[in-house]
Amino acid sequence: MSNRAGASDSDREPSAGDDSPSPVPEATVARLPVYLRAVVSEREAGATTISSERLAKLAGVNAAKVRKDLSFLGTYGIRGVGYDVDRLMAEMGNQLGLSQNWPCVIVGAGNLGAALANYLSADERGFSVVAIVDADEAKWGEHIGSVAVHADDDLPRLVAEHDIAIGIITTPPSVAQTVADQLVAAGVGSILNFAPVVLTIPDGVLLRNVDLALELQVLSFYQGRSGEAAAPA
Amino acid sequence: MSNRAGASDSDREPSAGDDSPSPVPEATVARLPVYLRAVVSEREAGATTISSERLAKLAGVNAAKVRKDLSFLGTYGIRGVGYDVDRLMAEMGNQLGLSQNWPCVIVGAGNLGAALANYLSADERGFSVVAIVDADEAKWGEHIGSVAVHADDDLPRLVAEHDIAIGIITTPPSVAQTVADQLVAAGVGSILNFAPVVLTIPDGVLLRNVDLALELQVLSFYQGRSGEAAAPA
DNA sequence: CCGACTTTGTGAATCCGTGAACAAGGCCGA
DNA sequence: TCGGCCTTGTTCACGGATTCACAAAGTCGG
Repeated sequence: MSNRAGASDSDREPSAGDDSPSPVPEATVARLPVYLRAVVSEREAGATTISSERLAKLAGVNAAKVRKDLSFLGTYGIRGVGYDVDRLMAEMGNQLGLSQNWPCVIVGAGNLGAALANYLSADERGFSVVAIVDADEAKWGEHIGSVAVHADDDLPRLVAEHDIAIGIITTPPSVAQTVADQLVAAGVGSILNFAPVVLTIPDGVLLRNVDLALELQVLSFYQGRSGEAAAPA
Repeated sequence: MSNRAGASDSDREPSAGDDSPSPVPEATVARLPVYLRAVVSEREAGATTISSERLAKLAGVNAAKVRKDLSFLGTYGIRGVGYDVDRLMAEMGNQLGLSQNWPCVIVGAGNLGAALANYLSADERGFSVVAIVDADEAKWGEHIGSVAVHADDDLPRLVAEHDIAIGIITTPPSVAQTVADQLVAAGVGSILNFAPVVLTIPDGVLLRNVDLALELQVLSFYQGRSGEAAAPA
């Protein structure tokens, strides 16, 4: 899948000074969330075990890949039976750090920021949006879901006060680098950037980019070839 | 890749029955939009040529990679000088299909749908949102930017009428597969899916996934390792 | 208790993407 | 015109990821 994918897509090999570099390949990490969702849904459907074949089908990948991926988490499968759903769920959630609760700040209270705030409050285990900041004074004090919009000057204080680990940038591209610098200075460990610019950040801070226009342009590239004859005006 | 990490990430090798499979590697395609943005900004700054070194710096990649990527577009560089900015821009825009204007439909008029509609109307060359549909009757007739929200029943008519090539799914996951089926039936060639589910679509239709929770979970994975000692509660 | 069947875990071959190094090619000053 | 200099285009080697195929290991019916 994520051929991309993924997408979707991102950047640098994360190598924040850990003595033993993560033995889990990057490509595998990107698939774990997909597996996790599949396993959760199977559990809700009443299953207690799941085979690599079935999991592969649900996740849209190859069965051998599933087995190899899961083998990186340690061996929790039972030959002839499959994987224990509860145990698999627990282990994957654990590895993904979802047993903790990561406080996040969203910078930029536009539509995209609001979408993320709602999305994370509603669905996602493991993350909570504790603050939203915006440069526009008119928005200060508004609420998105249950989270208040603060002044951008408050960013350092908010990060320190809530021990915020993850900063999410949903600002216009022109200010994204400045915001990133502020987030780094304030001490966040990871940044998820939605602004269509290439950010430079110091080593030791994790960065991941999501670029909406890029995804469309990739589609357009392939569409422009496959349907050459049937292309629109 | 997509990673490709990507970011985000997406899915399958697009191989819609073209006689000569695209000679441009997938990884390269994903970088073209980034190059294009860099080139545009250099042009606005007055540059008439750009070296692979400079472009690499702006795009955050290796210079050799830039040269190799650009060589897939044909050879437009001049040794000893660099690449002609205008020509490069034109060629990349062309390859990415941005010289055409792709009509898009957004399914799901929530915050995310609105964010995309605004984003595409404002910034992006090559795409125009010609319709938004939603299942919620209360939203019908509203406008997001200059685009009206239509009833979901109108989807087939809208697609046919406007020759819509790209469908963007910003609905809750529960209805995403249904929506995808409808889009395919209506005749779109590409789907950009923001719902956190694995969609199944027939061969010949391009699919790309953007999964917001996935990106966060990947960050969480690495954050959970690098800052083991300093991890929050 | 045993044999047939199922499913995992992994060894090995292959493919794709990356990055370094270098030769080919074109500009510019004298 | 000619030599020096700069930058591209490409070859090559390497590492990571994917996939196949199979042995190991466990279940279940008789």
